[in-house]
Amino acid sequence: MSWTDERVETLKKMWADGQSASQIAKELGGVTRNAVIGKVHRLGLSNRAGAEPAEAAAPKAEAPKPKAEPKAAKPAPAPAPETEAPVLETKSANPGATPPRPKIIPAGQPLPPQPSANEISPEALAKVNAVEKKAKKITLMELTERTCKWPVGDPATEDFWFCGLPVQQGKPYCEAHVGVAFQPMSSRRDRRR
DNA sequence: CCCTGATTCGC
DNA sequence: GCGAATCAGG
Repeated sequence: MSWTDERVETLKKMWADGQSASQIAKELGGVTRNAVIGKVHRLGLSNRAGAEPAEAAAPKAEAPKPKAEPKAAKPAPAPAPETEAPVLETKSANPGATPPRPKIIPAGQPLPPQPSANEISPEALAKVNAVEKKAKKITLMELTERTCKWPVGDPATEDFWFCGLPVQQGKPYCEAHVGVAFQPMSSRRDRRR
């Protein structure tokens, strides 16, 4: 592969967009992130000062600021720390998942979107509880595309961490958490009348 | 361990 | 010019 005009453009665009070298390399294909970085430097745009505070417009994970949380302190698992990583699917929320039952609810906030105590298979829940014990308990900064992003605890307290176990290919969570996060859309209660 | 970008240097 | 190897850092 060579740096055709087109490829260079994609590179420029993505780089300016804050994409990481590896992501760009993946997108382009046929090159490694080293190649991308090398090219970036040769093009003289190493410093993403092109237009943005570099730091503010592209960082990886820096989303859930535990601080000011106007809404609920511990809503349903709304992890996906990726501020805007286009590669990751931040879309799919968790249709009804009530992971760890928070024992504490910070302020007198009305109960968070307690997504209906869905009929999540008791087994799945049990599995989650079991998993929480051996979770890696990683921090926000330690999340990657292959670490379970299931949040545990209250973001407003020190007792907050992410599962961190190996994710299930493609999914943002580990097997156990995928189990409670993505319900088949009905746990047999589709009695439509 | 995973990942990031930066640099070097033989090709 | 290119990019693997390596470095420095989170």
